[in-house]
Amino acid sequence: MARPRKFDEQQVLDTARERFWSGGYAATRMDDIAEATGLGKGSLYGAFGGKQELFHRVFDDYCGAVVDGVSKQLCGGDADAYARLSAHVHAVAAATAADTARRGCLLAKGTAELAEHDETVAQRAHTTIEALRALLEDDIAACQRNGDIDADADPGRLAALVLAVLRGIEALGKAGASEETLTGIAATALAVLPRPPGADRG
Amino acid sequence: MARPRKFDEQQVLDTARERFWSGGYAATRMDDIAEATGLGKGSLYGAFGGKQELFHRVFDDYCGAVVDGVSKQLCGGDADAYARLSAHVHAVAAATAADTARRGCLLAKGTAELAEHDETVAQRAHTTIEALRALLEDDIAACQRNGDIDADADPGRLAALVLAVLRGIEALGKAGASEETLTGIAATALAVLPRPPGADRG
DNA sequence: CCCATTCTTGACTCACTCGTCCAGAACGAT
DNA sequence: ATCGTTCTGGACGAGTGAGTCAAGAATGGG
Repeated sequence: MARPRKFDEQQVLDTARERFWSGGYAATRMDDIAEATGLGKGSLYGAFGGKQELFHRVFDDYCGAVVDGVSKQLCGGDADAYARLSAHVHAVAAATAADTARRGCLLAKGTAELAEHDETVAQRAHTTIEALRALLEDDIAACQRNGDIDADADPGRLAALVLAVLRGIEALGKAGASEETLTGIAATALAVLPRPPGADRG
Repeated sequence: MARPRKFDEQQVLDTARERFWSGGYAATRMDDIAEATGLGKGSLYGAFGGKQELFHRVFDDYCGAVVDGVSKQLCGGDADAYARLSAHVHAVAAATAADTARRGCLLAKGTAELAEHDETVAQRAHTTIEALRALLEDDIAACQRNGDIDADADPGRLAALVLAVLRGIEALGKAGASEETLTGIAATALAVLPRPPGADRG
């Protein structure tokens, strides 16, 4: 009935994500996004409304993708729960260290720039970190059931601590901490988690 | 010989800090700063050069003030070293929770927004977190001498971990974590620090 | 008192960016 | 084929914000 779109919405969102991620919200121009995607501004505005709405879509997508990714890394049986936790913590450190462009995490960057003045961003950031905390808590509880972490510890509190360490790794990475520092933090964080009484600490 | 300045440079920097802190770099207008300080734009540009240089001054001042403040909180004799560490970690959590405006820390905000594209900011952020890590390391070493922390642990690595937790608390606070969560993280982080063999874990 | 020098004020320029608009193009239904 | 509808591309308008400039004001020295 009507002329079909020539572009793929998800592809445009991905490209826009790159731009917002590199430059931040304020410093990214809609003209850049138009040029990067090959779209005319009319199409861009027609499809997404405006800069703020486009960013909200991008941010929302990104947060969802982060939670999905972490979920894939952390969900599984009790026997491997500690291995998954360890792999995840090390993976975050490695990814942060490998991020030579120091763009960091869009969640952190967007939150830092906009949460104060944009309630939508603040809300989404909140639900995202809560989801991450819950994933960590589930995995830690599995570790406890499997005897890898002291069952007397509060898994919710440990999860919050690990989440803080992970977010801290991101923050320090953006501030230029060395790979050695970041991987050291990851290893130390795992090492200080409370083991069951009598367990070997190696 | 010449007409003297009517304004206090430090006061202008403090006011500019407030603006940059609230809005971020890109979203803060020089006109805002001019109005907030009562200066004409000519004076502003004459005294500080431009927006970027002004921000560098502000950021530099802020980083220095942060290191000074932490230094005051953490330096002292061995006997109180653990108390100072505990007080500091709890103070960061409390300050973050109390920051209802969610502006966070200018160090984190400025780094997130600018480190990628502004080498000066990146450098300053790096020296600052390294200074903070060193202060924590000194205090942790004091804790070890006093028998509050396991002397076998590497104080540098523990310091990096604590710093990551502190930066993580800031990040989570900006993302809307509750006061309970933040103070819980602080308490848990202190609780998991390794105690000397045989010491009471309470 | 006058002058050189530096500071102040705010209007001005210029480039830039968000968002709009419109003429034309591509499609399916009839 | 024709028509209504939706998409496209890019020119345009309006507003904004960084930085400049020139005329005037305040100061101490001669």
